[in-house]
Amino acid sequence: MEPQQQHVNEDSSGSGKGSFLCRQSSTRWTPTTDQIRILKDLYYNNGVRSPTAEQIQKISARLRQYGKIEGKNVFYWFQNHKARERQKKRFTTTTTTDVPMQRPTTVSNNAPSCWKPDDHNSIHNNNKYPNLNPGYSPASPNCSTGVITSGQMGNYGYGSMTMEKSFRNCSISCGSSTNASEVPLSHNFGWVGFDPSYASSYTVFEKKKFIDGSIILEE
Amino acid sequence: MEPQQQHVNEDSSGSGKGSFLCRQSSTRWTPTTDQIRILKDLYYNNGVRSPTAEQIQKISARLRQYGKIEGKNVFYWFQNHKARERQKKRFTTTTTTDVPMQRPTTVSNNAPSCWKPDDHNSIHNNNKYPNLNPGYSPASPNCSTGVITSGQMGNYGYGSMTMEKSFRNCSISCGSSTNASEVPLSHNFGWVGFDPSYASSYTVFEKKKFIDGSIILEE
DNA sequence: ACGATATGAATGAATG
DNA sequence: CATTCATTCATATCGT
Repeated sequence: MEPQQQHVNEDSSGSGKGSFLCRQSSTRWTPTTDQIRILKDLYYNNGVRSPTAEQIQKISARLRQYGKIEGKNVFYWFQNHKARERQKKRFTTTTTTDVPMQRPTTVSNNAPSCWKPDDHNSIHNNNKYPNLNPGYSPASPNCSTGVITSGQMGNYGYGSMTMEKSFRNCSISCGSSTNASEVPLSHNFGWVGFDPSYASSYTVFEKKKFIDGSIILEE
Repeated sequence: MEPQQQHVNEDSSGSGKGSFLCRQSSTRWTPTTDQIRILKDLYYNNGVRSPTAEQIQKISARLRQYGKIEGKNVFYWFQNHKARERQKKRFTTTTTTDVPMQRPTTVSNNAPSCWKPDDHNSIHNNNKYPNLNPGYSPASPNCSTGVITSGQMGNYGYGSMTMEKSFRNCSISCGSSTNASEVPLSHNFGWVGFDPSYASSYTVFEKKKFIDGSIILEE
């Protein structure tokens, strides 16, 4: 995950490469380092695991300034990141029996030496990106609550240090992006407040529609 | 196909490379000949293609006595071995003396005109053979699903690498296809993939569509 | 020494 | 959420 990435990406406008064939137009999204940094920050420091449609919208909007990106990219990223983290565990730990395991609040020692020896956040706790970071909560009054939101303070021992940061820079998840003229039941369910990983009941609704950022749950 | 180098790794690059500190092990795993032998045995003689987590644990545990190895190594090994075997075979179809077209990108491409040098999402619907069955499990070539053979199956007897690939074209025309057309070529936006009804015992609610960053799940 | 090839590792994208 | 597939990157190894 780390030692790689040296793609000729970086977008940054046409890149005027001229008439070089260089059809890098791989249909696949290649995240920039900045994008990855932010995504990991959200994942580890803010506990974002399975962002809702709104969150995805916001996140992708924010990441867009660092390169081309779509909502689905964000969606898949979180999905993959989470899945692989779990898979990694599955290969190294016995899934059989036992494990009443209730939210290991601090697994620092449990770091599976297998798999990725280092991995986790290369994100530096020091806000690399200024909080007045444009594009993100530029004017939105949301986030005022400060409570709710996604804390997942439990964290898994990943970032663990700067937790307070989540409260001042949060904003994802605070719904009500514009006006209340939308969806009943916007944000909610799932990940709010608790670590979703071990939340007993996943899956939840089978019918839901995300339309342009709004959510409509039925049944 | 695989001259299989005899690299003596028991002593792990006995050459005085040593430029890196003790972390020499941090380099990628180099399977010993014994490990490879066992892995291939599992692959070809036991039909193991995509071992489950438990299997991976067992396998890696067994191989550990022949050299350092981790679960992920086993995982990747099967992943890669399977993928490469398939890939290699993909350009070998029809035997004959055809020329290995370089980077065919796709065979189908039923677009009447030459492809556009640009745009066109061309979401790889490409040769993604329908593969109704994830590798193993000798399912019937037709789409009638059902039938899942019994659990794990021991092996299918094919002890040689060249084989299988029998069910690669079972088009999805279950039930009377309304139109003669099959596999609609790419769409304009998004990559809304749809499989024609195709009743499945699996309530497929997870059909996602990402349109302009938003997500739409539909039944 | 290189260039080619084989293959370990990583990850985006899907599917079930 | 688990699994799988396709691609791509990185590097060990072999051939000339």
